[in-house]
Amino acid sequence: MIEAIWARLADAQSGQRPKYQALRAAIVGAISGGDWMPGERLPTEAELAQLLPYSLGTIQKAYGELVKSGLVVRARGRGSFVAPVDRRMSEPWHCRFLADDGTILPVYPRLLGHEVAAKDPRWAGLFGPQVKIIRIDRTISISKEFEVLNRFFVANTLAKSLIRLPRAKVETINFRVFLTRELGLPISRTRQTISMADRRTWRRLGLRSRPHLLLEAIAYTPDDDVVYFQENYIPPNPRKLLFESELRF
Amino acid sequence: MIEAIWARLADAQSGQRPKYQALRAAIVGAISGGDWMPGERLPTEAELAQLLPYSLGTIQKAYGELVKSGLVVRARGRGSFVAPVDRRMSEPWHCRFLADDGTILPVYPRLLGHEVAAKDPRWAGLFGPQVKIIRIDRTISISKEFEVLNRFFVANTLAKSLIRLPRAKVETINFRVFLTRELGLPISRTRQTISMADRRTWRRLGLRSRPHLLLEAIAYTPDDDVVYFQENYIPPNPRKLLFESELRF
DNA sequence: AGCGATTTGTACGTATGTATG
DNA sequence: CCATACATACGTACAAATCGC
Repeated sequence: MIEAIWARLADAQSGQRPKYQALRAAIVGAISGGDWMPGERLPTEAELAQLLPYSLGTIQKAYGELVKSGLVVRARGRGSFVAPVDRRMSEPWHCRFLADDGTILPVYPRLLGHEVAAKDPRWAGLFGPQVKIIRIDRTISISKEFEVLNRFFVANTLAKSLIRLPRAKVETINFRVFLTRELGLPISRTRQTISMADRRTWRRLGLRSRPHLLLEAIAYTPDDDVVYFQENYIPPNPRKLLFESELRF
Repeated sequence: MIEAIWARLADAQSGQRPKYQALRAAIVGAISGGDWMPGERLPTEAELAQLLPYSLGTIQKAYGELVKSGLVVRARGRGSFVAPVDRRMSEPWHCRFLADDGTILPVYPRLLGHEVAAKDPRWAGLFGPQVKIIRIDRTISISKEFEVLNRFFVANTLAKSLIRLPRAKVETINFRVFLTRELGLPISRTRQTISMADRRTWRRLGLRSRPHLLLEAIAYTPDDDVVYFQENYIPPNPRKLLFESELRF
């Protein structure tokens, strides 16, 4: 239970920051790392205060922030729990379409391949200078109704661990979850834009039906480094594309 | 200086809630009521702790929340200040378009009018049965480049306080901010969808240019009650529509 | 239904660190 | 170097909700 914290805490505390922030980071790590699963009960304040060299107030502050960010839910007399998934924010699909009844349509990804991304002035701005960028292409069939073309751009170093995976896995994997869970790369913020893909682009990409929407997404670490960039070309379709955002009070 | 708080505080405290929340509400009131202007210096922690029957910790907690919500900025050794307007939180426009340089394009809203919304089976599901829904129509010119038609649906009771405002204010106001700040209606979650507006709809609404996008947004309280629902009809345009998810850490 | 143990929520008071002026 | 003021941290106390007996 509590062991999951120790190593992460030492790690988090090393970088000279307030105790409550280190503790918060350690708990986030334990949750996103899978040590503590959704619904699972977390240590009580008193437990932590006893087992860690932190006071009650410090622990409360850490827990308090986790509650506000939605990762933890607490109740008097019951305890603190990892928030169940459906109470959490945008589970990581950038591209979620709704059925008529409001449920999320199933997606069927298919891997097309990967290659070194063409030079683009945008890369320097996003990833920094002289970072080699790999592009991974997939098509994602939305409930077999229509297909979204997904182009995923990521630094060479990260791409390697993705590409090494067995094909079946690369096909279906959610990159964002993989990067968080496996590589310990937390993503704290995403920025998404929607626009009309311009004519030349969808011709160049060989897209069939006419005016495609372009959904771009950039994922950032807490330090505002870019983890990945992706483009989704969405053909005309009758479905609703979902975005959720959770705010501060 | 401090007088601005007193009356508001008594008011806020009446409703039996924690002191730190009452204090926060009172400060928000003083700011949005114009008593304390952007950039102005706020009382120090020690001052408040002396003048009010609150302890330092309580005051710190209230200030802390205001900082997180972006309404107040603080600096060691200097003091606490009402956040200058441009430093304030990503003002929660649902409809924000980006210029080529990544800045947000200015919006110019114009009020069209309001009326009782037509019956719609959706209302019962959203707002509950037998709630009278008012529709407020506005057009929002995006940087004078194109116009978005905004239809804002809200319960009769809330609509009243909106409609009572002077016209100039209703035109430019951000409803979401107003509901939060003035009516103390916290919005903790929004759900947005994008789809292609169907042909019949944009004909019915008298929209000129062809295939409009429909951006729908639902805002929820922390208890998952619906505060408002809105539709935005977006004509074809070359701009990027921005979504940000400010997440966990 | 009552009672006590547990656990979070709020509040207080104090102490020390650190950036500003 | 000193006073100011925010930032972090500790320890304590009590209220309020929950759960098991």
